[in-house]
Amino acid sequence: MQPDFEEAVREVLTGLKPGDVVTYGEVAAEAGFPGAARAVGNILRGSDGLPWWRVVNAAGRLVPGHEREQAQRLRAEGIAVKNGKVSR
DNA sequence: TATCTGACGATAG
DNA sequence: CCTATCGCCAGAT
Repeated sequence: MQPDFEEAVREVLTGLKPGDVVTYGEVAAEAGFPGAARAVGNILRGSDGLPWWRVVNAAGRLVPGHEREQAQRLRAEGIAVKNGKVSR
């Protein structure tokens, strides 16, 4: 059966644990769709119930428009956020 | 099938 | 650090 992109991505995200941060590219690769980082962003944008705050871009930059919310959530999980970016 | 969009990525200036 | 441009992908129109 063919892999469903959205479903695979959802699995990866739901499998994340508190304190874990991944990039869109990592999620796409883990889901089995390397290079589909953009598509991953589209999913998070339209889907809900997923730990979107644990996903950042390759530069560690937070999600545009949700920096405040995301930074607060990440900090609550023990993740260091500096100037809108995640220290890794 | 063609075209556009976008919570991306990398590179260039 | 910033914007601009190109390449990539899945979904929508």
